[in-house]
Amino acid sequence: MTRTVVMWFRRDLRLADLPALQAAAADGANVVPLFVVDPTFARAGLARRAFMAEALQALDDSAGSALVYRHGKPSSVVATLAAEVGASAVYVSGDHSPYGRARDAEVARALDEAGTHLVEVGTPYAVQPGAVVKADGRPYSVFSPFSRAWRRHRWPEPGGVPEVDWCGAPSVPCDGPPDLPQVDIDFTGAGEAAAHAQWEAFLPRIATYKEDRDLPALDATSRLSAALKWGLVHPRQLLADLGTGEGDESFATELAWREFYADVVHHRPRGGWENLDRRMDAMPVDTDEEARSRMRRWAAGLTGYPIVDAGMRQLLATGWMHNRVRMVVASFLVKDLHLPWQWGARHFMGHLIDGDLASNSLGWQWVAGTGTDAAPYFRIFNPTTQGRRFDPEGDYVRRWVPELAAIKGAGVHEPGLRRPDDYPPPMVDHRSERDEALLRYRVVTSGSR
DNA sequence: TTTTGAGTTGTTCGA
DNA sequence: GTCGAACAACTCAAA
Repeated sequence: MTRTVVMWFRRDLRLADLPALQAAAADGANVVPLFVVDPTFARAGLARRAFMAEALQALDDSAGSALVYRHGKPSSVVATLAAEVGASAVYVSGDHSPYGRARDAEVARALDEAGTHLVEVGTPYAVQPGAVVKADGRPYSVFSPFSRAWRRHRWPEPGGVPEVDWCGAPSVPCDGPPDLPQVDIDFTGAGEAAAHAQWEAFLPRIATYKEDRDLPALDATSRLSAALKWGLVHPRQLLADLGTGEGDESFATELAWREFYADVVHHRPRGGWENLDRRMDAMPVDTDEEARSRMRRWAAGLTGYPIVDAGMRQLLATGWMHNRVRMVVASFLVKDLHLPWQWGARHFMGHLIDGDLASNSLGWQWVAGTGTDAAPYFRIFNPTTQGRRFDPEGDYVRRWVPELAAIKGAGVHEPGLRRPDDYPPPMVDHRSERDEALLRYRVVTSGSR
């Protein structure tokens, strides 16, 4: 009798270099590819769900259209399917998010009761979260030492595409694919092949990555954040392709950040929505109706600070924002508008195609000074200075804020300049809000009043 | 246990 | 215009 196993895809939507799939193929002659449309997806933004739906379509195409969709709560749906097809095991790649861990524990219990089991092989990270530890066995809380230890850690070479006997749709009953939300965004191919093509196109330009990655007007970043989020490519593949130039090193460091934040959330899952540094809970933030109105102006890209507005509009229009600009808009929300970083993080999660709890929340905590590093209270971005420095020609701003299209050069960043009637004046005065932020910070520093 | 050096991404001010 | 110092004090990591 032929053995059957289930390969349950979640956030590793690829066939190449997927240890869980290799293990599934080695274990059973027949592999049922499964994707569960979890009701909790409704909480994710439309853009991310649209990206996911496209990536799933690509996965289905490369798996001989055998992908089985089931809608419902994973703990019941997975066990039901496993029983239906008589699977001896359900293979998954690790999901280390707080929700993913709780879900998988529940699914594992349900499968055990049904006489089969959940087999977790591999993770979406080069090094499994929790595996990099200090000499005393405790986790790192500072990036640089983590990064050094992480680089010393070895990871396997990328694997290929295994020979798989797909056994799913149409002989196994299916629900439909997830709804494809109607969003007006061109993802330029949300799939495994497209991600590899994107990487191949980026690699020749990596030599200038170190400096140019900070200039949002250029297309100098890899743009692989969503591909990494959805596992269209594994970071160890990227690491294996890197050379030794300073651009390559710089890129590896960015991957290390992704691994570091996953590690932090692995050890401290509550850091997803709570201050890691609980002393910062005493920091006063505004949450009244007036604050909510400030929030809406920020979210809509109507702050009157061109680089901030450009970033917020790029996010709404494309589901992605350049990293440098993410820091600028985040600093503006926290330090100029005095709003809780969680509000900004929630907005990002609602719109980013690459939205990932660990990277997003801890990135916000870094800006807010509530995170893992010693937060220098003086790290307050000046949106005008940042604009001049990182968008020196003003091209990025003009691309996303058409009201300013007629203003030439770096002049677009100047708040004092006469502006068209349809573009708002600065909603706050950066200089005074900077002082206000410093004042509020002083409330939580020991020793001073 | 103690000590030492370091800590992604900044801004402002005054010489 | 350029440059270096100041902006606090603390915690972490490792010797």
